[in-house]
Amino acid sequence: MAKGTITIADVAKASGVSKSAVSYALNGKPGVSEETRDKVLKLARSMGWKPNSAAKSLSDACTRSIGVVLMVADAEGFGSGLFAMDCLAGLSKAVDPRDYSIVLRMTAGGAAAACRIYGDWIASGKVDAHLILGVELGDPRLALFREHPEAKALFISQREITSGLPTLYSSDDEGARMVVRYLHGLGHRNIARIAGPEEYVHTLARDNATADECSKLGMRCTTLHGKYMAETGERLCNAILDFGHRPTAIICDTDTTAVGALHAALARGISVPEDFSIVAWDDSAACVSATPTLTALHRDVRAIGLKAGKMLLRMIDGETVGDEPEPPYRLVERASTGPVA
Amino acid sequence: MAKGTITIADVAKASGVSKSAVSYALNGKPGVSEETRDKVLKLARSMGWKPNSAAKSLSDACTRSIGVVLMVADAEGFGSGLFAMDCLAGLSKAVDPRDYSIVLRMTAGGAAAACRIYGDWIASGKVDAHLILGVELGDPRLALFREHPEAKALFISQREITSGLPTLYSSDDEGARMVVRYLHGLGHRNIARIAGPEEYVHTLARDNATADECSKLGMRCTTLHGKYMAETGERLCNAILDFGHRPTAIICDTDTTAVGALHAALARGISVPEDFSIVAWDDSAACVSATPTLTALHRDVRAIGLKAGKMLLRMIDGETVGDEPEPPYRLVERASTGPVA
DNA sequence: CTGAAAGCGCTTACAG
DNA sequence: CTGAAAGCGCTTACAG
Repeated sequence: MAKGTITIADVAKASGVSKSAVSYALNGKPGVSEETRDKVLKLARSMGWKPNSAAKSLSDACTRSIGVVLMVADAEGFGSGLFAMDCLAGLSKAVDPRDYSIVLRMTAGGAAAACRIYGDWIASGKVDAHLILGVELGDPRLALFREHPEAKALFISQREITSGLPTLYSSDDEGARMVVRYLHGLGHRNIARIAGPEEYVHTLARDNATADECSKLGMRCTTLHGKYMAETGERLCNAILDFGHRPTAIICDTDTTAVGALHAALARGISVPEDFSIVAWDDSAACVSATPTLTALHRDVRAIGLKAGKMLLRMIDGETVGDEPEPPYRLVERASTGPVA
Repeated sequence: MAKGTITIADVAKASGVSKSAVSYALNGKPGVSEETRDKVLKLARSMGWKPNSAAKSLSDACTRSIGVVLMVADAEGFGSGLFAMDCLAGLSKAVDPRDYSIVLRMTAGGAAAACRIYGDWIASGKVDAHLILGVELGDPRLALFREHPEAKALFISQREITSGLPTLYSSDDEGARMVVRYLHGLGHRNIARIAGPEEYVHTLARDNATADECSKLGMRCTTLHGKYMAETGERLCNAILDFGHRPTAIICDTDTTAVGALHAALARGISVPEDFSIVAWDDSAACVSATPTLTALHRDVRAIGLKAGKMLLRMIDGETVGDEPEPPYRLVERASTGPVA
């Protein structure tokens, strides 16, 4: 801390009362006359006093911070981290009014490294509550927080894998059904999906919901899995177009693969959306920049972060928080989808 | 802090020595026998002890955190914040090894709100050092940190406006010249620029450098200013194409306006890059998704954050840090630029 | 090498 | 209403 820092003792001396009187006055607690309180408050303000953060944390066992560790991809793909960013913006908005900050760590070491950091935070009392993103199947962080029920933690995840731990769960199931119904409404009966890697829990959730909704509506759906890369979208789209029952529409799990799929279709002289409709899962600038612009499933990530923040504050206040759903997806209709010819 | 938290006193009791001996042992300081040290270390580990973060900060006046306040746009444009995210990733990478965390706040209140937060941090000793981004002309944060030379702060900004304060300054000047020279090499002599808003300092820096380099090379350049929106790019590009000396190439200050300009040109039946070359300033997924893909000026934002982190650590160590340049831009050549017909 | 003590800046029962 | 005191968990001169 800087030399010049002024403490409660300085204020006490200046106002001629004891440190405890100053503390009571500053914290709006009873135990001081209004007169004294006024004098102290004015003096503290004019001296530029602010409570020392470490001292306050130590004495009241409250750090006023929320811990978040973000897993960054080694590959520096564009936009990786955009979800996280918006989520943090929402979180910040929720906790700001209570004077909470976010303590942030980023790691390229995956879930294991993240788990170590959360473990340190639990043991060192670095944060009052934890927010966990990007949970994987068999993620060690699940075990960590199960072993430490005293730690306040909220997962933003698929509900299926965090059972027993407070979770803000995704609406992927609902989102998948929404897209299928939308395409059904346009007359599509034979569709395909370029899904993400099968390791991701949300991939499976989407797979399931899509298959289920399709069967309900009497639709046919072929699903291929692959990485979130443009080339993958291109390759898988070609595979789908080459193969037997050519679908009239395709759903891509991310904007990147959607753009790849679009290029593949256009390169073959297939017109979009006249002959072939494309829906992207993650809305983004890339969806707007593409020609034609891509219809996409949009979610308000900031709203998710905001809700997470509110849930965390409730946990910090000692409330028991259960599972709650994310705000629903919204389908943004653009130029890449149309009725079946 | 949680009930079960174990402290140095617990370890002391368990190992039968004093608290100070435990502290010395744990911190690798002299003052304990090797035997005692070993015993204490083993015990501490097995008991799962970690130093309480607040207590440590209070006693050694070191918070092990770097403060960053991010200004978020009210408008939820895609990609806003991507720069910040990558920058934080680099920062995190730099400070992680020293066990530093990032304390993050986000505000929609602009520079004034950000300034208030930094001011609070200075007074409360919340962080050991501050990183400041998105500095504006007449930014109150400049005055704040000038008044508090004891606060360790690094600006990522244009060098021109932070004089006297440690700055990691942008290579916009150099970047602008690089693009001009590149276009010159392709034979372009009459170019245009769709620049960002004139309020931004980097806009002016780019304006200046572009004009200067053009004059050196005997080139002509028309510059129009506008917001970072696709419609703006479209509108300004149309204005430029309608007007007198039609240029053979255009430089857009951001990927968004570049995509808008591209649409405008294509809509008129102008072929890119045969008749008209386009360069985007900020490389992004949108540049890759566009058809044709956009040549862009790319900067390694993570490297910038990493360098900032290293500079901050040096400041924390008491070193005097001056101004240093960002890693240079790199021109990524794609399909939107070509030689003059 | 080791322990008792004071201190970091704040909060909060506890006596006057 | 007010002050002296103990405590949060750690570090660090200071005596033994």
